[in-house]
Amino acid sequence: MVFEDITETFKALSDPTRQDILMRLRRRRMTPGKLATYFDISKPSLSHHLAILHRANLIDSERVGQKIYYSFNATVFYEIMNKFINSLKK
Amino acid sequence: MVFEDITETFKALSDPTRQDILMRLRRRRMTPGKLATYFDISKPSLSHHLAILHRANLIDSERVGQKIYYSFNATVFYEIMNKFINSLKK
DNA sequence: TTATTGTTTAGATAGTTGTCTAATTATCTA
DNA sequence: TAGATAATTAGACAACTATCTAAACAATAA
Repeated sequence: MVFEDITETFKALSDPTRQDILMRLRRRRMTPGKLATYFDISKPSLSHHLAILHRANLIDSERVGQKIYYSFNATVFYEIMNKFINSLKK
Repeated sequence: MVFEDITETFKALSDPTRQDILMRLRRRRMTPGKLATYFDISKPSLSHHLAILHRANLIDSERVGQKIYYSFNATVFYEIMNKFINSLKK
């Protein structure tokens, strides 16, 4: 039994920087530029982390002009968590 | 904000082999020797995965003679999951 | 003690990941 | 179109991870 998307989700969640990004986005959407002010890493590194979170469907993105707003996707997060927890209960 | 133990938990969960190990252990405890019959990896590799799960407190171990029985620790699993989920809700 | 079974540790190696700088793409404004 | 701003992509590199074989450790039985 393999859980492709669950593995991707857990991998995305298993980095402190990405956990912190989710914390920052859990209340309000934010651009990479704004997010970068909270982290001591380069913008390309931050962009890399956002791409991983996005690929795992943990965040959504919306472009507004030059800016891209990222937001936490709680629905997908809970769906995947429940999927794994339920598979443990069976 | 950093979540040391949560990171260790997610890292432990982010490997398909380890997810599969937890599935195998969720109903009944099992020895590495027995577990090995279900996986196409060497026993040292399996032992390595068990050590990672054990360090993350996702499984418990009990030696009985020559054998060591590993079992899924659901309590710790749910505690850590809830800790992360609650920190997202705040 | 010696042999057997069960498991882990040691050491090596290929593949993956997080980071950086430099370059590129996308959008807006003058 | 040119210049400025926002963000990503490309390429390189060090650190980490999963895997293997061989060796070592632990417990039991002859």
